[in-house]
Amino acid sequence: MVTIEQVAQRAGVSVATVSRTLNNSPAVKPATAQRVREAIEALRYVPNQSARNLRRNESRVILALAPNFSNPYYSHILTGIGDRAWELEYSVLICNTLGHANGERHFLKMLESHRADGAILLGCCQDYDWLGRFAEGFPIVQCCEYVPGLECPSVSIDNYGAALEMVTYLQNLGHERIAMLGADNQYISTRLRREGYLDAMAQAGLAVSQSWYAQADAVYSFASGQEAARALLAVEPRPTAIFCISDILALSAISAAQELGLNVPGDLTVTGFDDVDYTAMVHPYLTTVAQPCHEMGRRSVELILNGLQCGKGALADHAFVPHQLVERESAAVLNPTVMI
Amino acid sequence: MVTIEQVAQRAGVSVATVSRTLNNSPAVKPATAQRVREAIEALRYVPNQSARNLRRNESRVILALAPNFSNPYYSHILTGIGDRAWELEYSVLICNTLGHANGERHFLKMLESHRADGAILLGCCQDYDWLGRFAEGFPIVQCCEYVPGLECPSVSIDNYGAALEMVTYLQNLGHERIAMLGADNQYISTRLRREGYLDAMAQAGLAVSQSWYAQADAVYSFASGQEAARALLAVEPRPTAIFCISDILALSAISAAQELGLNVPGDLTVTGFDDVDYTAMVHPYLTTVAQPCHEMGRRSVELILNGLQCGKGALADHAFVPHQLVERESAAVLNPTVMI
DNA sequence: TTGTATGCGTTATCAT
DNA sequence: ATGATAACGCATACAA
Repeated sequence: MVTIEQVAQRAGVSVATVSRTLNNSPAVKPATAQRVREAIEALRYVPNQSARNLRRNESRVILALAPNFSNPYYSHILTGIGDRAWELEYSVLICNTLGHANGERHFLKMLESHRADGAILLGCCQDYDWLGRFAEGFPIVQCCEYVPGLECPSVSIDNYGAALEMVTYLQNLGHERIAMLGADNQYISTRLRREGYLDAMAQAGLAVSQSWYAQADAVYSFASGQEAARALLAVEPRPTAIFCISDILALSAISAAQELGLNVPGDLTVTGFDDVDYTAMVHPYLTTVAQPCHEMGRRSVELILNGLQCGKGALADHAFVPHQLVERESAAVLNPTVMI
Repeated sequence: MVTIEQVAQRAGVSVATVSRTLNNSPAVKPATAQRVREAIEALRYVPNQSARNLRRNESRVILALAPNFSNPYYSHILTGIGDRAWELEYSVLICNTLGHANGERHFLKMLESHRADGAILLGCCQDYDWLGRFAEGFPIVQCCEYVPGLECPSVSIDNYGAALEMVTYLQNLGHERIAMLGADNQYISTRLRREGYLDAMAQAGLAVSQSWYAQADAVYSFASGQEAARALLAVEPRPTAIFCISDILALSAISAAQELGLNVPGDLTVTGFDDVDYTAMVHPYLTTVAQPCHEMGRRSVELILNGLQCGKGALADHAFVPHQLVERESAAVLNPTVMI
């Protein structure tokens, strides 16, 4: 391994001058800098990051914790995180939290051991009570989800507003028997979308039946969605629309409908949430709420760096990014014959 | 920040003893170790990784370079990498190479600057001529793809064999006019699957028409796949089956077929490759070749560590993992009426 | 503008 | 079984 000392020798200067050149200090004479650079080139010298980190007391690494990055929703956000981090010369350490017991402890260690400078948490659950302890000591931002009342910046769409908008949209299409397919987890988004649904129904003066609500499992698995959707479709009179809180669940609802010989959207309207990749690959293309995943990732990185500089907590508030209702094929004007 | 020194003071021992305790040295008396551990606990001491890395000359970080980890195929492999790394107490630094110009230079730096101990490359192209330079200096393994003739371990399925198997399977279903939907890239898998296809046809004594081969773009995008599939379906007489080299492309072929009012598999058989998540969510469920993605990721990590210990290059050969042809709905016995 | 010297927090060598 | 101390490679305060 070639060190800064060897470069100094070859360039005929001191290590301090090499270091200064490396860090673009204006205090080094151009001619000298040139000599140093040549030595660096000749020796193929690359600064040792471990040493630099120790000295500077930083790692230039951002931790990203995601429940499961095989989920396209998360993977797009992670891509945004990675892209922005790259631009800012940071690296991203990605950890799947799902399936790793006490990922919390590990997470803690990463920050405390100076392996990472800050952390972005995707999919924070409301029971992340331990989060507060770290949020005051390290730059942490919550992305997509957040723990209400926690002193920790976050970025997400307005889940309540988006749900309200979508359900209102369905009502304008003529639907009144609108069911909802949620999930059995503690995400704030799950709760807010449910509230948006309920308020939209209330505002329209529409009564909602208990049986119009069903839940998939915590991770929105396709199979659990199918099962829940089947229950919804067995209700009499059958709902004419199903508002799903994820695209996968919408796909599962469509699948369940087709099993029953129902046509979507002819006999049943189905809407998704997130607008992940495969929403426009097979018919019916999904009508859904698009989230600016990539942008959310980028924003999260900005917030981390902000916390890093301003001594964290500077802007410990929610950054809301715009969502968009995208109309495709899976939702249609209520077919009167189904109205019965 | 609390350091090893403070722990030593509190426990009434020297830093050496604390360090030994930390590293489970048998040379420390149980009673002493206990005192040290209590001090660590009381002070909430966490070892500084930067210092440790500098001293030990390692980072316990593995670099994973993927063209695009929003691709479920890659993301599953990355999950496997992450899982195995976690077990071995390594962290994984994931970088998207696509869209980042000179990702190569950056990659180089990561290893040379001791930011990472080794690297796993997903989606190596055949024009990665620079790879060899690093492969002899650092532990590097190629996953999924590999550069032929390169002195660098790799893990992948037998792409040639899998293609041969699938096309033979289609022939056994009665198909003779079998088209192929490939991609315009330099992946070895692309080439080997093409060869497997051609050999299967030759072995069956089936002539293949030039017009039976079409290419999607380099990244297997859905839109480009649709376009290529349309060309294939315009050929007279129309192929009765399309062998696609990715599931997305299979989906795009099905989509193109449906545009023409063709039923899959009634009027046209379509097969995919990889067996990613959404192959069994919408009908027709895809008949495809499943790859043990998670396992491939895990194996890659093993190989890296192996290189780390044995002074690399120890086993610079290809590790082939088993694939599996999974029969679902998109491929069926040739319908005689289509035979015309 | 450049050089000298110190310290960042560990681990490991050599004593004891 | 434990302690003192010298690296590890770099950045910077202070001198010159």
